[in-house]
Amino acid sequence: MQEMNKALTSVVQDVFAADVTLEVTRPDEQFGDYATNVALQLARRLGKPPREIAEQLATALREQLGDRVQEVAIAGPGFINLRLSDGALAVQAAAAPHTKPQTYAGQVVVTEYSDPSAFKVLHAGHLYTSIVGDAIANVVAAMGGEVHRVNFGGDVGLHVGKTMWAIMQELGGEHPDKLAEIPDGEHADWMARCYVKGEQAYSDSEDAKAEIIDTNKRVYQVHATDDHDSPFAQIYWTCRKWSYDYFDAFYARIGSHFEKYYPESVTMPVGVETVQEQLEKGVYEKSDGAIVFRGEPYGLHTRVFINSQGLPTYEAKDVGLIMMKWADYHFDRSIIITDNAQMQYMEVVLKSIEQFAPELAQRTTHVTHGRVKLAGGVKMSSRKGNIVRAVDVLDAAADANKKAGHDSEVSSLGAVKYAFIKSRIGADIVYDPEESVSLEGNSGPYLQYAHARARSVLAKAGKTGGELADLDEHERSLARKISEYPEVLEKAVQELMPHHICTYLYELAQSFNRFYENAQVVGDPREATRLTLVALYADILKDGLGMLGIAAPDRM
RNA sequence: GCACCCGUAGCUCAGUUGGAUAGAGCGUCAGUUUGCGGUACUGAAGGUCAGAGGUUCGAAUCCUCUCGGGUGUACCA
Repeated sequence: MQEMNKALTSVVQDVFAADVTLEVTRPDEQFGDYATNVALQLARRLGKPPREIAEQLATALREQLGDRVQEVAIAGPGFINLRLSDGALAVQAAAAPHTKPQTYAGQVVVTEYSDPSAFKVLHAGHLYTSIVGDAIANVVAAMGGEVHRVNFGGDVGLHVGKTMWAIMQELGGEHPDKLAEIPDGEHADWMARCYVKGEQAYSDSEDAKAEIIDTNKRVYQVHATDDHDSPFAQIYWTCRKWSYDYFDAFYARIGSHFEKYYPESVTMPVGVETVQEQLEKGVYEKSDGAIVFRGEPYGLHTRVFINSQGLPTYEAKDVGLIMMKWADYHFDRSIIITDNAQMQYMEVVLKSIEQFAPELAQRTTHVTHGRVKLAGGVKMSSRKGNIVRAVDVLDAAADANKKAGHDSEVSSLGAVKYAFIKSRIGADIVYDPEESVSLEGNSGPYLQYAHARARSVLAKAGKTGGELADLDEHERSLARKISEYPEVLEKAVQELMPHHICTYLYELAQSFNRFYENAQVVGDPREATRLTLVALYADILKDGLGMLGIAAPDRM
C-alpha cells in the first residue's frame, strides 16, 4: 500500500509536477488490487479531462512498476486501477501475518480504561470498556508502542460515603469484627446491596443524606490522616480490599491485566496541589466558595474542581491522575477510554490542563464509546438496583453457549469480546447472547471455529506448503484478501478503532470459504500452494483474534 | 435553553479524511453440495442512507435547518 502510494506520488510529480496528497484504496475486487482517484482530483487543477490525465499516469506507472504489476487500467470517470502480478502478490501475502506497521515504534503509550469505582458493582459498561480498551492496547503494542495499561477508580467520593453509611447500618455501628460474618464469596454482592441501600437513603431521607455527607468527609479524613486503626478506618480498608479482590477476580476471568492502579485517594492530593497552584496563576478561579475552571471562553462549560467544602471533585482527581501518569511514564501518547457521557467533561478537564501543561493535553486522546443495551430493549439503569452486571453478561453468554450445545469458557468469552468489539466505537451497542455464540454469522466462535478447522486441514495434510505461484482465480482471491491484513491493522491503530479487525477477519473467512468450496486442498495436485494459503489464513485468524484478546485454540 | 453523541434493508451492523451499481450477517424464499471438523457455497426479495435545503463534475460521507433517541450543562463519579 505504501509502496503504491510512493510510486504514484513520484509519478504524479514527474508527469505533472504537481504535489498531491493522494489516496490509494482497496477497490472492489473486480477493479483490481489497488485504485486511486488522483486523476479526478487533478482534472480541475490542470484543466484537462480526467481520463486523459489517468492515461498519462498509467503509462508512467507501468514503466515504473515493471513486472510487479500485471495491469494498470483506466475505468469509469478516471480511476486508475492496479492489478499486482502474482509474484508481487505472493510476496505480500506470505509476509502478511507477520507484517506489523510500526506506527508506534519507540513511543511510550499509556492506556487507561475500565475505571471501576471501589465499593460499587462492575456493570456491563465496565466489561465493554475493558474489552475495547484491551483490544486498543494490544494493537498499539503490536504496532511497536511501549504500552502501559493503567486503571483508575474512585475509592473516595460520595458513592463511598453512601456505601460506608449503609455498611455501618448493616453492622449495627462501627464494628469491624462483624465483617467476618459475611461469607467470603458474598463480599461483592453484599457491598453492592449496601450501595443500593445508601443510594436509596440518600435520596429518600434528609437525615440519612446529612449522615452520608458526614460519612463521606470521614472517609477523606481516613486518607488525610493515614488512619488504619480506628474502627471506621478498619471497616473502610477491609471493604476496599474486598472491592479490589473482586476486581482482580473479574479481570482474571476476562484476561485483562493492568500494570498499575491509580486509586482516587492517591491522585487526589496531586490534583488538589496542582489546582491550588494553578489557582494562583489564574487558570482556575474561585466562585461561590468553590474552585472552578471556566470553559465558556473555549466554547465549553464551567466545572467545579474543588467544592465549597474544600473537597476535590472527580475533576481535580483526574487532573492529579494525568499529572501522575506524566510523572510516571513521560508518555508520547496517553489514551483514555470511557463512556460517551464523559466526553464534554473530559474536554473541560483537558482544556484546563492545556493552560499550564499544553504538551500533556496535546498528547492525550480521549476515546469514547456508547452503552451496552441488551437485545430486546432492556436498558441499563445505574441508579437503581436493576443494573446489568458484568457477570450477568458473561453468564448470559455462557448460558446461550450451553444451549447451543457448546460448553466452553473459551468460546463464550470469545463470543462476548467479539460481539463488543465488532461494532465501531461511538454509538450504543446491542448485545444479543444467542447471536454472539452462534457458529454462523459474524461472531467470535465462528472465527474460532474457522481457525480450528483450518488447523485441522493442515494437520491432516501433515506437510508444509509450497510456493505461491500461477494462482488460479480462487487462490488469487484469497491471497489478495490475506495481503490486506497489515493495512487493516494500520487503519485500526490510526483510528483507534479495533472493529476494523473484526470486519476484516470475517471477510477473510468468507473469502476462505469461497476458496475452500471450490478448491480441494489435501490430495490435490495444487496441494502445496493451497496449504500455504491455508496456513497464512490460519495464522492471520490467530493473530487477529489475539489482537482482540480472543483465544484461537487449534481444536475446539 | 445551550453544547455534544447517535439515527444506513424487518433485526444487528459495515461503509463516514466526498468518488465507480450503498455492502454483510441473521431472518424469508429458491437452488447446489456430503470432499478436508459440527458444513459451506450460489441466487432472489428487501434501502427516498431520519427529513428538507445547500456546496461539488460527484454527497450515506461536508455545511445549514428540522424531526427523533441519548448524554452533559457548578459543587456526583
